[in-house]
Amino acid sequence: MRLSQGRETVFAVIMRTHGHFTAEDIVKACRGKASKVSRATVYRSLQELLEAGIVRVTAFGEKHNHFEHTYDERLHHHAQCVRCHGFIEFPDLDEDERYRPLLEKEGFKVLGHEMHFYGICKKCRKKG
Amino acid sequence: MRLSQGRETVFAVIMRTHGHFTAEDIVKACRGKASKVSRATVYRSLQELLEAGIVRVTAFGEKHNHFEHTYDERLHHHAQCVRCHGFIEFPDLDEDERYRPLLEKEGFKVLGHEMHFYGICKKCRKKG
DNA sequence: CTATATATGAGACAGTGTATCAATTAGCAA
DNA sequence: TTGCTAATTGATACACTGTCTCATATATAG
Repeated sequence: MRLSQGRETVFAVIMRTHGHFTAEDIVKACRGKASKVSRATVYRSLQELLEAGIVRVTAFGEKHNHFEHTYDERLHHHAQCVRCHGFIEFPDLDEDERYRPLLEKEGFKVLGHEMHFYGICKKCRKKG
Repeated sequence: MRLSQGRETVFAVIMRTHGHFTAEDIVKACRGKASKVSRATVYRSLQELLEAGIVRVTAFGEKHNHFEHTYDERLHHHAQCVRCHGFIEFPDLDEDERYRPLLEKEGFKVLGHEMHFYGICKKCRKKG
C-alpha cells in the first residue's frame, strides 16, 4: 500500500476529528483544505481504516454511518433511542475477554467490539 | 393506534419472515400479496415495530438496514466482517443485567441490546 | 530516469429511506 | 346504520449515501 497524497490527507483529517463523525463530514473537511480529495478516496480510505481497526462503526438504523476512533479514548458503548436516534454513552465493563476466545476459535480475527442497547431515551419518553 | 389494513398486513408478513431481513425484503413480500401495501407504509410500520421492541436492527456499515425478530429466538449476537460484511452469530452470555440498571437510572427505557464484534472473518483472511 | 502497478478524481449511477398531500378508512358516537 | 373526524395510506418526488468506471496522475522499484 502506497503512502499516497490522498490517503495521507484523509488519514490526517480523521485523526484531527474527535467524537463521532460521518463519511460526509470527512468529505466536507477535506474540501476545506487545498488538498482536494475526492469523495471516492474518502470512502476508500475509510474502509481501509475500518479494516485496520483504527475506526469503528457506531450507529444503527440510520441512513448513513457514524464512525469514531478506537484509540485514545476510554472504551465505551452506546445506548440508542429508536425514535430520535440520539444516543448516550456508557463505560465498558469488559465482556471482551469472555467472547473473544470463542470467536477466534472460529477463525474470526477480532478487531474490537461494541455493545448496543436500544430503547427510548428520557426526552422521547416525556414527549409521549 | 388503529389496527389498519396496511399495518396488519405488514405485521403479518414480518411475523412470517424468519432470520434476517431488510426493509426492501418486506416491501417485496407485500407486493406478492393482493394486499397492496406501499413502501411508505412498510417503513412506517417497521419503525413502529422497532419502537415496540418487536424487531431490532442487526447490521452495521451497510447501506441498508437488517432487522430480525427479538422474540422466539435464543438471544444471540453478531460478529461482522469489516471486509465482506458477512457475519457469524454467537450466544449471549448475559451482560444485560450488568448494564440495564445503569441505563434505566438515566431515564433510558431499555428494549434490548446486542453485542457487535467486528474484525476479519475466516474466509477473508484466507483471501489475504 | 523510466517503467509499471497502484491510486486518484469526476461524474454517473443505484438503492435506501423521507416528505408531501390528496384521498381513504377505522373507530366512535348518536 | 350513518356520519363525523382524525389517523392512515399510496403515489410520487426527492435527498442522500455509497459504489463503480475509467482515463489520468503518481508513488515506488530498479
